[in-house]
Amino acid sequence: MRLATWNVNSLKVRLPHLLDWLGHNRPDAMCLQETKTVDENFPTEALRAAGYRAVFSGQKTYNGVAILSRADATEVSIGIPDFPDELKRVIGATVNGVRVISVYAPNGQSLESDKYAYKLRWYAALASWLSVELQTHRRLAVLGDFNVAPEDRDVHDPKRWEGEIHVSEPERAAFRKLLQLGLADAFRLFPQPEKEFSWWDYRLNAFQRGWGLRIDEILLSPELAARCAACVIDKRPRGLERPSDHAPVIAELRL
DNA sequence: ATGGCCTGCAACGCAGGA
Repeated sequence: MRLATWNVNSLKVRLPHLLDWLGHNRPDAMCLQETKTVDENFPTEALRAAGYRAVFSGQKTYNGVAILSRADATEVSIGIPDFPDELKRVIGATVNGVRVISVYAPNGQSLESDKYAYKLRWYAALASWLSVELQTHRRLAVLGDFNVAPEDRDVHDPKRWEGEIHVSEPERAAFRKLLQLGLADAFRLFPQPEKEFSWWDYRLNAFQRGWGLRIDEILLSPELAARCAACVIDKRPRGLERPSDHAPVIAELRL
């Protein structure tokens, strides 16, 4: 089973890239973030023609998450239970017996911002929910844009990022809490090249210069981690015309 | 000079992202 995640930064703009990518990679489940599309406008037909069903939770202008799958997606859940939130950041569904959750973590804006406090609250709620989910789903995968670079090796230039969001200790501790629940960062289950990132700023030719962060992750429950055969970031779409600023991440499971 | 971009909305400049 192949799982993937991609922050598309507008599904409308990125649909051609997405359809092309699905055709070439054929994931069994694909998590999307920042669809920026209300549900009425979700491109269900175009995806169906490409062989994918979709469940989604969108809103106008901002956020929005989805799960695409080749097989049926059942037990669809929206949001984090007991964490009321207008912002559409979380959707879950069961695909081929695997509980798949697509998450778009808050950005945080800056360390002083109210949005940063919200980010930490959101992470605490996510962790507390996932601890329950792990008890009920032995096959659990949480994929998405976590907006945290877990370690310095996930940052092109840690000095330049000091004092910035994505790398602050409270954010990293919030992310580590997910790992302490028993979830594994699939990318780190394998030897990886140095300086592998999943996001590069649109400005400054950052992608060409390799100035990136690894903030898109695939977290696996112990049973899935034991069956994970590979996890890679596909940088290719970031080099296309009018790209998303994020690259897709893929995990291969032997189920 | 790690600056100088991109998206959606609804008006041509914001907010928000990372």
